[in-house]
Amino acid sequence: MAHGKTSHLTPEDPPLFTFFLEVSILDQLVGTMFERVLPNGITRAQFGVLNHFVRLGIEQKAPHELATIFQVTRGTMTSTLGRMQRNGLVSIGPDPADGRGKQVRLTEHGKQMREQCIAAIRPMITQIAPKLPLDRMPAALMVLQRIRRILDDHRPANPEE
Amino acid sequence: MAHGKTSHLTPEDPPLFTFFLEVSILDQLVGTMFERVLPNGITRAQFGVLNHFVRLGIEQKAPHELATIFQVTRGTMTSTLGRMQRNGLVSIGPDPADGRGKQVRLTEHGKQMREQCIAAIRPMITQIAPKLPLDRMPAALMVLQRIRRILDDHRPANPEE
DNA sequence: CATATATGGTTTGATATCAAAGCAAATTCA
DNA sequence: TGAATTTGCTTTGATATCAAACCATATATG
Repeated sequence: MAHGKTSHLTPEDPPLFTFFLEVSILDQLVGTMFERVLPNGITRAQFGVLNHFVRLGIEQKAPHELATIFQVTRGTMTSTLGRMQRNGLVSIGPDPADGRGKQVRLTEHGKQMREQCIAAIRPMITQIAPKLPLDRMPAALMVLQRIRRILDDHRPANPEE
Repeated sequence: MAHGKTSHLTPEDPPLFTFFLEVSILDQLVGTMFERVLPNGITRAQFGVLNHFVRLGIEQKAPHELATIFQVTRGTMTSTLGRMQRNGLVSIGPDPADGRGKQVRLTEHGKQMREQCIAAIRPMITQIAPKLPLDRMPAALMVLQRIRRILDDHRPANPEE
């Protein structure tokens, strides 16, 4: 090992890889932490959908819009919504204005489940939040958002909403 | 924020959820962006292992150590390493010092594959890196690391290596 | 109008991931 | 020493995720 090649630690390696690895690990930790407390078989993806409707007071939304919002493929959203539909969390009907499209709506059960999720998450959050560097997080969030936008623009087919 | 803490959008909702959702989306974008350019069937998880060995000049490492480093369960690491072994990227042998343990080593093919991966990633990185806010990322990274450590300490059974 | 292209949704096959349960070896402790 | 606990690894079953291929409907183009 250690050929004279000075570039085996290429310039792109340390800073960016470290950053992206940290993002990945943090995402995993947050994901498992959430899913440990979420009720029944609710996953983070499903909670994301539930929460989106309630938070924004939205009545109905098309699957492809949800896919764009959460940055997953339509196939992934098909899978998640299908499961939520089977579990009675959402109802899915045709879009009267577009023969191809569909409309997703939260059911009563879905709304109740969202409240249950919030209640289940709360203790964990209140325990952890005080220890987080809340003052530094807005700046970090802006960096993350900026990077996201840049990567988004570089996708092969960036789904312009 | 004019309403204080009486809102039904509990104080834990907007700031933290937004932050964690952004982390999640960024992770997804980075993951798919990497896997689109990585050779063959190499995934980010597999590249992570390959890269770890080479970057740190490590000869062999136990599966449970790798699991701790990448913050995945041992079961997940079993799966990834098994696939890498079947594809000739690593060799896995018994740990002579511990009858339960195993030792993972990169094969020649694994080392070459890591170089291929780096080469495959480079164009994407060199195209994107100049547009990233590199000056702000170290600070953001420190925030991410700090949050990671906090969450880590709050795991039910935090795997103290 | 007719063909071509784009868009919305689904399906398939592969990988990663977790939790939980299980087995085997090592360590602790009574 | 012998039993209990811990640790390392695997297996199983579920979910999420992607890319690619596919169908149906919409829109654009000639």
